Amino acid sequence: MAKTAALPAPDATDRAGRRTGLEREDIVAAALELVERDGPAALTMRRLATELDVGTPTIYWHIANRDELISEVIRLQSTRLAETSVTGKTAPERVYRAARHIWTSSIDHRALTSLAHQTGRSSLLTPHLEAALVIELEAAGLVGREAADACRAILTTIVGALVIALRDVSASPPDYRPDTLWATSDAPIAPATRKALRAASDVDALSAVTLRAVVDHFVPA
Amino acid sequence: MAKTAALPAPDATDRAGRRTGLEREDIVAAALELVERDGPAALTMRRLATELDVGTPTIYWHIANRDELISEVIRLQSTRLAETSVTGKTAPERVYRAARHIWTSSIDHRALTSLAHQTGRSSLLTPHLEAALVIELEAAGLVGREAADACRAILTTIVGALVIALRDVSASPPDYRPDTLWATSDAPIAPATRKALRAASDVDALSAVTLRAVVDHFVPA
DNA sequence: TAGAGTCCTATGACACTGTTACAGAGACGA
DNA sequence: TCGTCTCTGTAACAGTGTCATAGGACTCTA
Repeated sequence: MAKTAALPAPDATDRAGRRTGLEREDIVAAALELVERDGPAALTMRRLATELDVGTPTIYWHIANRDELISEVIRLQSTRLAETSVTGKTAPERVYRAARHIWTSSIDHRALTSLAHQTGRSSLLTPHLEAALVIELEAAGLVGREAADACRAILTTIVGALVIALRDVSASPPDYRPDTLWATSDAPIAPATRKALRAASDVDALSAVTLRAVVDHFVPA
Repeated sequence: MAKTAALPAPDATDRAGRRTGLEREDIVAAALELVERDGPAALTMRRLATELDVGTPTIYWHIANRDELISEVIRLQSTRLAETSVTGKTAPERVYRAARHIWTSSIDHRALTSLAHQTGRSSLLTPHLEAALVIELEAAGLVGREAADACRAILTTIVGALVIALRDVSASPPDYRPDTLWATSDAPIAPATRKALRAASDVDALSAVTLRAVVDHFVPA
């Protein structure tokens, strides 16, 4: 009842006269909003249904699975991340900026990123940003497999840093946090090193440094 | 009934005369075996209970949560990975080998590794291997924060490659696989590059190359 | 040997999840 | 007006983590 405002153009048809409303897109958009607002665990079919003021079977009419819904949500987010404008003078610098852009936008939407990682769909999240990265790689002189390998290596680095940055420290019991883990370790390590390992790390800065190293290795100056 | 063979030493006591059996360890070991055999999704409290020929509340007597169980399982696995013997002549080479060892052992037990990643507990899986890595880093001349940063950067690279390697391609619908994704992309990319991006990548080799690059950047020759 | 206390276990339930069978409502073409 | 197609609600199924409760089995004490 709450959705009557969204009547489609009456002549829009799909196949066999089936009306193509924007229902499906509405569902996906609502799911995306739900995840961004309350986290990945909040994406429940019932909760999404109540959010839309609808019964659960209605969702299943438009979308086959929860898996498909998740894929669709991530894909919608990926299109919203599409717009990119890479700056930088030198070619390696532009590659770095393009890669860094993937990092920052993933961090900015951490709930979506977590959802993508938890469900093994990280590849769906950043295709457009990857394309921008590849374009810069080609501008830097890499073609074919060289460009592909560089792209994948850079993505690997970003994904790894994302996993580190987004993992829930409070999920593991206190005894198992890196802090106490290094404190109780009997490894023969210098006190200064142990102290540095126990301290919280600036994942953002470290990711930037690592990313720079990988870019410098794969992209010729 | 099936567990009567595992009676503890009768004098082993914990506190207030409470017998310290090896029940808890048995449960964790069974859970670990279950995950390695049938995958992370198979780790269900009921299924674990039937595996042990026991009711579910029995498990909850020994272990508070499913979360705690998972943490314990991963920790048990981490102790089994403890044994390391790093070879290599130069210091950077030894660092690389130590890092590479984390990768190979994680791949060898991919079910456990997936479980750790899905639940955000990747830090619990490799503390001993990290310690070995740090020792080699110190032997290479890095101390304090330099060693810690290098360790974290290397771990980032490994984790990223693991996520890429372990994600389930069949989970996403065919239209969303990287193959077709790059095929349908309208990005201005050279055909050779596009072809290389569509092809399946050798994650293992690429991980090795990236790892080498990161190690070379952080460890002085 | 009898009683008391502690450790451990099973029965059964609660709330929640994804998913679907089924019965309809409403709009459309004939 | 009839029939068909598109869509939706009610209610249920099987499965999940978790726990309240009652009781068995064992050890220690009197």
